[in-house]
Amino acid sequence: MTVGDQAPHRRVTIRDVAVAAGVSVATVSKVVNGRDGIAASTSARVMGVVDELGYETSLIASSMRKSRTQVIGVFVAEFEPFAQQLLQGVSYALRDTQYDILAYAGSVSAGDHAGWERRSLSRLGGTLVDGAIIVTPTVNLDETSVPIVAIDPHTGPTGPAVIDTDNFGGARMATEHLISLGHRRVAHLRGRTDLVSAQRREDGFRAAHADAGLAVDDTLIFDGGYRASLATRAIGEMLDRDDRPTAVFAANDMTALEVIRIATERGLRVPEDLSVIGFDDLPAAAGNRPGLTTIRQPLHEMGVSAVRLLLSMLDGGATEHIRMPAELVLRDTTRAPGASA
Amino acid sequence: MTVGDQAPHRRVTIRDVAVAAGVSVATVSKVVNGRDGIAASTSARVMGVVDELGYETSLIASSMRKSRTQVIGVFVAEFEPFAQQLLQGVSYALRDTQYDILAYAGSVSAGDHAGWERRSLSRLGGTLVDGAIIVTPTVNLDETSVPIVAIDPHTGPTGPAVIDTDNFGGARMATEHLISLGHRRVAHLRGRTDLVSAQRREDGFRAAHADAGLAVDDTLIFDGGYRASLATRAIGEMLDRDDRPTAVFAANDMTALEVIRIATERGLRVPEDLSVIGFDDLPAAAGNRPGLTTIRQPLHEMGVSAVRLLLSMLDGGATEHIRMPAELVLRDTTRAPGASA
DNA sequence: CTGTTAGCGCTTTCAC
DNA sequence: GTGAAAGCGCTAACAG
Repeated sequence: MTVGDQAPHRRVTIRDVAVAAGVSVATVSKVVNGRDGIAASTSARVMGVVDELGYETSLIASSMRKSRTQVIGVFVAEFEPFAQQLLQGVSYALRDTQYDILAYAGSVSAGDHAGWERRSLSRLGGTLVDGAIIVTPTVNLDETSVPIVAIDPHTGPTGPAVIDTDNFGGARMATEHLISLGHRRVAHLRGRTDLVSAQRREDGFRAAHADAGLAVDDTLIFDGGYRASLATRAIGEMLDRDDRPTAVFAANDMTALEVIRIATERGLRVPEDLSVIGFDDLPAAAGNRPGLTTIRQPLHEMGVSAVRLLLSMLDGGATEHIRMPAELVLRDTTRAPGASA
Repeated sequence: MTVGDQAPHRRVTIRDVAVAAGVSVATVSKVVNGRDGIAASTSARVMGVVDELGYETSLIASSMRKSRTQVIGVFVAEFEPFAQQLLQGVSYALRDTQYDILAYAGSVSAGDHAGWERRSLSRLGGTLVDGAIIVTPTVNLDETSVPIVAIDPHTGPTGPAVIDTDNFGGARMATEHLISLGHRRVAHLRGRTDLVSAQRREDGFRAAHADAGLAVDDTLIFDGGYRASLATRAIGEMLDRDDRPTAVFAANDMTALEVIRIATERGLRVPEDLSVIGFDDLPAAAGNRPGLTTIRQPLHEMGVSAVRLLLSMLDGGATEHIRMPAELVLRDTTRAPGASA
C-alpha cells in the first residue's frame, strides 16, 4: 500500500481555473456553461485557462445543482447478451443527440439481487441521469423521480411506459411451426415461472396446441428458469425419457442452446433426432452450429424505440406502451420428425 | 406505503430519514454506513425508517465525500460489438466482488469525438469511480486521478497498465494461412492507419510475405479504416480490378464482412472465387453465413484480465502489460484458389 | 453515543 | 459584468 499516497494527480477543479484566470469561481462557471452577461475578454481568458489546464466540469458535482445532465441511464441487472443487444440499439439511437449514455449494472454484488432496478434508480436517478431505460425489471416502478421506460418488464405492462414483444404470439408461432412440421410430442422448457413473459410463452405454447386440436402433455413441460445452468437437470430428464419428445420449444435461446448441448452429449442429432426452437434470437443463435431456429425479438429496434419514447417524454410527451412483433427465424434446428438422414 | 405522499416524487434524502427518525443527519449517515458508536436501539429505529421510506444513499452525493465508491468505470467510445464483448468479460469478472459496473459512452454527441477518454475520465474519475477500464483509447492517458487499465490502446502499450493482443503475430498468422492455401495475390484491407494496432497488422501481413519469400504488391493494399462504411469504396475498387486478388486479409471483422457483402453483390462466391479472413472474432463472424474465418482476440478473457489487474492495482499492486495470444479460427471463408466447385 | 460544523465541486440567485 | 453566498446530499472530524 505504499504506492502513490502522495495524491499525485488531483483533478483540476473549477477553483484552479478561477485562480489561474484571476476571476471568481462563479464567473468560470458562467463561461463554461455559456451563460451570457460575461465580457468577451474575460470569457476568452477563462477559456484559454480551461484549455491549458485541461479542465472538464465534473459531471457529479454539476449534477447536484443542475436539473439536466444530458445523460440517459440504462439500468440492467447484468451485461448479458440480451441486454447488450438492447444497449446497442439505445446507443445507435442516441448517436446524434446531445445525450451521453451511462449504463449501470447494479446487482453485481451478490446478496440483494432483487430490487436492483429500484436501487439503481435511487442511487443515480434524479441526479445523474435525466431519464432511464430499465431492462427487464422485475418489480413495479412507479413514483420515480425521472421519466423511465421499461423494456420487456417481467411483471407485465404495468408501468407507465413500456416496450415489449408479443410473447404470446411468438410462442404460439414457434409451437405452430413445430406442429406443422408434423411433431406431435413437443416439450416446452419454461422460463422463470414468476415472470409474465414466461407465462405468456407457455400460454402461447398451449394455444397452438389447442388451435391444432392437440392436447398438451403436461409431463412434457419442464422448468428451465431462462438460464442454461438452471435448465441442465430438467433437460436431462426430458431427454432420458423412454417416450422422448421429438421437438422442444425452449423459452429462450440460452436454454435452447443448452438443450442442443445436452442432446449432442447424449448422442442425439439435432435436428434429425430432435427439433429445437428458441426465443430471442441472440447473436449466439445465429452463431451456433447448427444455426438455432428461433423467435426473434427485435432487440435493436426495441432499444431505438425506448430512446425515442424516453426522449419524447423528456420533452413533455405522454407515456406509451409499444408492443413489438415477434418473428419466426428459420435456421437449421427444426425439421419433420423421423426424417432421419 | 403511505409515507410522504404529499410530496410529488422527490427522491427521499438522508434528511427525510433523519427527521422521521428524530435524529441528526449525521447519525443516519453513520447507521447507514455501518459505522460504530451508535446505540443499538437508535440504529434499529433508523433502519426501520430507512426501510419504510425506501431510502437509498445517493451514489453521487456520497461519492463527493467518500474516496471509495465501489464502482468500476468502463469507458468506451461507443457500445459496439467489440466493446460489448469486453464488457461481458468485465461483468463476469466483477460478479462476485463488491463492485458495481458503470459503463459510460461519452462521445455520443458528435463534434469532439476525439479525446472522449480524457473527457469521460475527467467527468467521472476520481469521484464516481474507484478505477477505470478504458476500451481502445486513442490518446495517452497518464496523470490520471484513479488507477486505469487500457484495453488494446490504439497508441500502443505506452500507458502504465495495458491489456492487448498480439496484433503482429495474429496478422502474420492470417496471411500465412492464406499463403499456405496457395494464394499468391492476397490483398490487405488496412485499419485506421493512425492507430498502432492497424500498423502492427499491416506489418504482420508484410512479414508473412517476407517469410514465404513473396513480394508484397503495394497496389493490393487498401484502406478500410476499421469501419464497414469507410471500406465500401476501397473494396469496390479492389474487386473491380482485372487482376483481382484471390484472397484478402481485412484488418477487422466488420470490414471483412463488408468484403463478403460487396463480393456477393458482384456475383463472386466466397470462398470459391475469393477467400476472406478477418480479425477479432466478433459474434458476427460466427453468425455470418458462410462463417467468417478470422483471427481471434480473446475479448472475454481480456475483460477478465483487465478487472483482475485493476483490482490488484486498487489494492496497491503494480501496473502490468499483458499481451494476449491471437488465434486462428477456421470457418468457411478461406480455401485454395481456383478450387471452384 | 449523538449532534454540530465543515466542506466535496459546482451552479445560481442576488447584491455590488 | 462580476463576485459573494447559499446550498445540492452526503460524510468526516470534532465537540459535547
